[in-house]
Amino acid sequence: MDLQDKLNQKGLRLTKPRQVVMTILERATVPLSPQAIHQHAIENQADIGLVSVYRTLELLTTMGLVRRVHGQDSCEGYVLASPGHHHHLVCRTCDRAVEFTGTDNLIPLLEQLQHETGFTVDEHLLQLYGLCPDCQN
Amino acid sequence: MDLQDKLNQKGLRLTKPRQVVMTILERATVPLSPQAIHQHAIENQADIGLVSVYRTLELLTTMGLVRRVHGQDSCEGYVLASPGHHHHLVCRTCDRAVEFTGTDNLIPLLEQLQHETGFTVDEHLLQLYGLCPDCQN
DNA sequence: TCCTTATTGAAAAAGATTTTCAATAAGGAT
DNA sequence: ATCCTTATTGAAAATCTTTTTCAATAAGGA
Repeated sequence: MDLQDKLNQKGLRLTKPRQVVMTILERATVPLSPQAIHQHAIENQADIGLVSVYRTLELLTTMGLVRRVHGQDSCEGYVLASPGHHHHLVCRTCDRAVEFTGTDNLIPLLEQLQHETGFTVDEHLLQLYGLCPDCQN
Repeated sequence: MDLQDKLNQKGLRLTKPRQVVMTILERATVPLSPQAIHQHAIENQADIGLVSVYRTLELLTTMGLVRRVHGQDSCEGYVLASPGHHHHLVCRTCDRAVEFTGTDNLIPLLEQLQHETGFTVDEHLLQLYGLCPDCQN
């Protein structure tokens, strides 16, 4: 099911800004801020408003197609979400990001914590930072 | 070594805003935004400026005494940090946060990723979300 | 108590995000 | 193909949030 269908199914419409933002995120290799996405759009002769970028990101995020990525201090930007549960490994130098899944390793930690704290744990945010092969020199 | 000494050691001074922010964070049970901290200060008859709250949070963060906590979508606020590397488990309903250490569980995952991606990994951000005992009903 | 200078608070500047609203255009119905 | 309804857009304004600037203040060593 493509974006068109996913939107129509909810009574929403596939519009130029939505197509453009989606395409930019599909091609991106690093997390992009709303401003950066807007910039990319303009450079690609797609004349969409910054406001629509914000609105589209919010929509795509609630639809689970896009995910927000955080840094330790700042909020970095948005990346395309591949299906299922996953996380990002971001290069500190060039901001390139790769996605990974498979956090079975965390399960013992989660169980131990639930036991110790009495909290139930149902979601987690895991992001790794390092250097990509190109930036290691 | 108390805050006074830690600051003086670096040629910095213990001032009213710094004391106040520190005290508020020491008493807090949930992550607080700069605005929230400022509000608390005013309610406690401590007349400090919002600007100083920002400056103090930045200072305390670089000193490792305070840590920034993130939500999935927004950047939530600041909490007191215990020394060393650790993470947070945040209640989705009441925002209460508990700290935990012990991320040995992550090491196999990190090693596997370094191998698969060619990235080196040297930092990570891990936050868990769930429900605290009180909010489970 | 004095002196140096780190720090403060208020205002202004700079940025980021949200709201408002008339004009536009998606896409189901005809 | 064409209409019609209404979701969506873009621009401007409003609203926050965060950072800078700078003269006045006050920490804390001498």
